[in-house]
Amino acid sequence: MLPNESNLDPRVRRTRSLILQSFEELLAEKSFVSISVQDVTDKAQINRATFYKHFEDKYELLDYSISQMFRAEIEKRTLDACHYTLDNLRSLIVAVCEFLVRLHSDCAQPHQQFESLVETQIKAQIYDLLTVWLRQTKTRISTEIPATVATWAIYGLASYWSHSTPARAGAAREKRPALSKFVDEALPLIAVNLEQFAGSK
Amino acid sequence: MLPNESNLDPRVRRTRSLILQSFEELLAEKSFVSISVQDVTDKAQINRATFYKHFEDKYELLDYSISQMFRAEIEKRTLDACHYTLDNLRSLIVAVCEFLVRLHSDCAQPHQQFESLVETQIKAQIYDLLTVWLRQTKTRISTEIPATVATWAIYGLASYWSHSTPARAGAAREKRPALSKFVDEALPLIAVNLEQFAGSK
DNA sequence: TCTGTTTTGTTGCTTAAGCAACACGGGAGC
DNA sequence: GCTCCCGTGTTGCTTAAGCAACAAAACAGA
Repeated sequence: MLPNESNLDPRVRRTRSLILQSFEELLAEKSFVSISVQDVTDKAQINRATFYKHFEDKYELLDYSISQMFRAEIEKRTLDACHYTLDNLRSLIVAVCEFLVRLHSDCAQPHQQFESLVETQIKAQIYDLLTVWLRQTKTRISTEIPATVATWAIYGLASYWSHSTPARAGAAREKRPALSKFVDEALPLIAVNLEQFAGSK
Repeated sequence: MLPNESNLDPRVRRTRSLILQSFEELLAEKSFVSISVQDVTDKAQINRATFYKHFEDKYELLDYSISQMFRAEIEKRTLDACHYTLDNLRSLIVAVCEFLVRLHSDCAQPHQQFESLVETQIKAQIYDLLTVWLRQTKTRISTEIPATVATWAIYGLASYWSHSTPARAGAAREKRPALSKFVDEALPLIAVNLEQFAGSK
């Protein structure tokens, strides 16, 4: 989205990272709705006007922040710049699950608005990644439909799993199932629509 | 020396602190003589030209850095903005001793040049502080001579004490004497020339 | 000694950040 | 209704930081 980080004026890199850092620290303290642009710029020790030279408003900041964090998660597992395999698909699902869990534990009180903004960003990233993977295969099959299905399914699973710790009140506290078992079970349901893209394997 | 930190352009505060921080980190790695301005600006991620807008050269940076650190030590013990008493004098001596010990443990290899630059700065600060203390008493006695004597004596003691851990080779490793005992012993020799300024006590 | 390399200060011009002030809108409380 | 307050975007002008290029000095090694 924004020009690729490096080859960028050092001042820009610095203030962006100051904004990002302050914002993420604030998210750990209070809900997204209650965070004002002033809060962010105060903590970052930059001028409020400077903020608006980088972001439209706090919503765009949230989008950017979530994207960056998720992208880091993906790069950490070197899932960017690789291709479609069952193992990589599995890693992707695990990544989304762990990302959401971390997000929920790091952020003070996620409201539905916050959740839905996050969802939009993450799904876009998953979709892009899957598209890159599927396009690398020489097949001329259209990727839109399978990628869409897989994207929604993956996010849905991860969301379900990441929320399944505090069970509904009254009932016995149902522990979140172990991630690996959960993914083992779910993986085939996702892979079935993508197998036509499986390459050499 | 420099305008008092606050009420200052945020950009200036930021780059100064970046420079300071990088410099102190570098001092922990290599000797002062081997640190170049480029090293500092690289680590601080600022432009080299910007450095020269704040400091003449690395020597002025060292002066400033040492002053800041020592001033922090003084303010931590609230020795600024107080007056002359035996207790405060004792605290001052302890402060200088502990400061030098910390400096020696934090810095990679102190050369004699480094040491002498440090000495100049610290003594200037001690002298200024003592002068403020002594001037607060209503006496019209001149402060220059007593303050000078006390300054040199205090620094000399602290330097001696802070270097007395690794004893000369061959001899039994003489442990650095406990600071409080050392100061107890030395304090009267310093105080004797300042007692005429003692106030109500 | 000559030579290439590195570091040092310095300069003019470009660009980003700071600042103060403004109009706007949405509550909160009377 | 009415203020008062607070957060939001936006603007023109000021100031600091970035950059590339330069000459001069320091230095290391044939």
